[in-house]
Amino acid sequence: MPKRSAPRYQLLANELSRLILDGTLPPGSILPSESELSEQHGISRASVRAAIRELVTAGMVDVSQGRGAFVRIPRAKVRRHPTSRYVWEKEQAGKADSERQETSITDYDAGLQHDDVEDVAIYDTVPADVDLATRFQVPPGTRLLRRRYEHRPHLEDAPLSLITSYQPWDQAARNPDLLDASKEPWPGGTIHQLSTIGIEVMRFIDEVTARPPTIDEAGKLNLPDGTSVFLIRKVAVDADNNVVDITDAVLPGDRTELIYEIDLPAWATPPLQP
Amino acid sequence: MPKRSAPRYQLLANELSRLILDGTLPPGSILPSESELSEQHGISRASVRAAIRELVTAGMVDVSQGRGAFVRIPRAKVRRHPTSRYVWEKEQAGKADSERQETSITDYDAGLQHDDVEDVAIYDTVPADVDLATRFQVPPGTRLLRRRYEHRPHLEDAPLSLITSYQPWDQAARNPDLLDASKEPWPGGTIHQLSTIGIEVMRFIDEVTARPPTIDEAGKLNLPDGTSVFLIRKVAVDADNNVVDITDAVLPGDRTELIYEIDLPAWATPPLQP
DNA sequence: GAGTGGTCTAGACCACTGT
DNA sequence: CAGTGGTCTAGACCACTCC
Repeated sequence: MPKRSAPRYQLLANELSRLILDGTLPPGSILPSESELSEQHGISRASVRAAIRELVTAGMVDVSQGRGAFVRIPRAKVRRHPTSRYVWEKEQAGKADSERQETSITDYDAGLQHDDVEDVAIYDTVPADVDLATRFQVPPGTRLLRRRYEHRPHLEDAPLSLITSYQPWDQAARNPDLLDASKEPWPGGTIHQLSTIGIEVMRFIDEVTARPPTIDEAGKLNLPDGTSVFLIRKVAVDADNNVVDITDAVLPGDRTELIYEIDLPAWATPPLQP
Repeated sequence: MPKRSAPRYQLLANELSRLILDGTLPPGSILPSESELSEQHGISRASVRAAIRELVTAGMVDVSQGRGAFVRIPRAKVRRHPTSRYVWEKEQAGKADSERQETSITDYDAGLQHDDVEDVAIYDTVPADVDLATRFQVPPGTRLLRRRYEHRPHLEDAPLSLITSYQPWDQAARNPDLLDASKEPWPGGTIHQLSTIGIEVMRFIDEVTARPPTIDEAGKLNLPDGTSVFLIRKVAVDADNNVVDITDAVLPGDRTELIYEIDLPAWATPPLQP
């Protein structure tokens, strides 16, 4: 026997979804108002709203009070290349100041930090929680230097990333400039700044997860409903396998594409053609 | 002057959220029923439902018809190490069958494919769309071999990943076994299977994005509301920089952690201690 | 001021889960 | 069967946008 019919709001959501996907309602176009849909389909306004909520959650529609509901225009993705970016950043940091290119780290489009304008840098110290203490191999409660940034591509835009970086306070204190937001060694970047205290970063480990945004993050990153955030925990390791820096980056899920490149060692003997 | 008060459903959502975060409502515990909350707070049931929907979208609560609303128990994350996995897989694939370890690719916990049970393998051919055609550098419409899999950690569980892999049909046809799900060369894995047609994979490029799940994906991956999926496009490149395989993997955002390791070349001269 | 979406109510019936 | 969440209605008022 046939399935019981789907709920009315679901039927309407499906119908609108179809109209969007087949181009009848192109990106940027406005949906009929809630009262129109309610009349046309003979269902209550609450049901219409439930249908539209489905579409918002699915990322197909944006709604704006007093104006209407619009088919979402996909936002351009920012492509980030952590692999090549890290290699490039270390190369740059290794050069003497004199021969370092004019192009700052800011101009290299691929990385996680210093994309363009950086504002709201807050420095403070926090006691290590269990998680961070384990990573740094220090007792819980050890004093950590915490630095927070927001990065935005242009002055008017919403920030593209929220960055929080941690390192043991005792380590950072070997160069007092690292403790002061206004004296931070230029150019920025974990690798160069750690080099000022005699540390060479040999490896980064990026741990990538996704989760729904907190209220705060949704506001700051200007996230539409239904989108989630990337959380990248970037662990910097030195030649002795000590963790020397941990940086958490929160990125908007709908505007970010992460590209990792993995080179594989060549085989001693190439495979035979069949 | 003070802000206008937040809507009632928002106030209730905040209050419940606080109770969850401070442990008064521990993970797994049941929330008061909608009618109870409605009475206790003197608001309509619709407002209570709006409050609970907020919590569901934030990933804090799961609701189940006929039973109640429960504080969500965070699901264990599956850690995937594409970097080391790819290197290991190529190493294994390079060994002669005789010296290959008993441990199959299945047992290596880190990768994207062949985690455990693999079912629903569907093979077919599709014409290349513009995107895929560009990647493979073939004319749009060129015939591609498409292989689809679902992977699940145990027979009863929901699948952990939905995999779709593409390669030019002409390329795959050099080994007819690749065209037949029942004869697919063992062990699995892109690298080994491509080696049977004389191709050595030299590089993988992982392109990682996140988006809301389609209805289909939400069902198959058993995703709670509000969670999104990872989409990993894994591009395999040979020594001549030809793209030889493209694999799209859809992973549940709430149960996946991706770990990429980036080794950096050493500096010629180590940094000086200050 | 007209029209939009946002909040809210009171009440009804249905579908599912447990006992 | 009682109790839960899921769907739905009809109507009201508010807040915002745009003309």
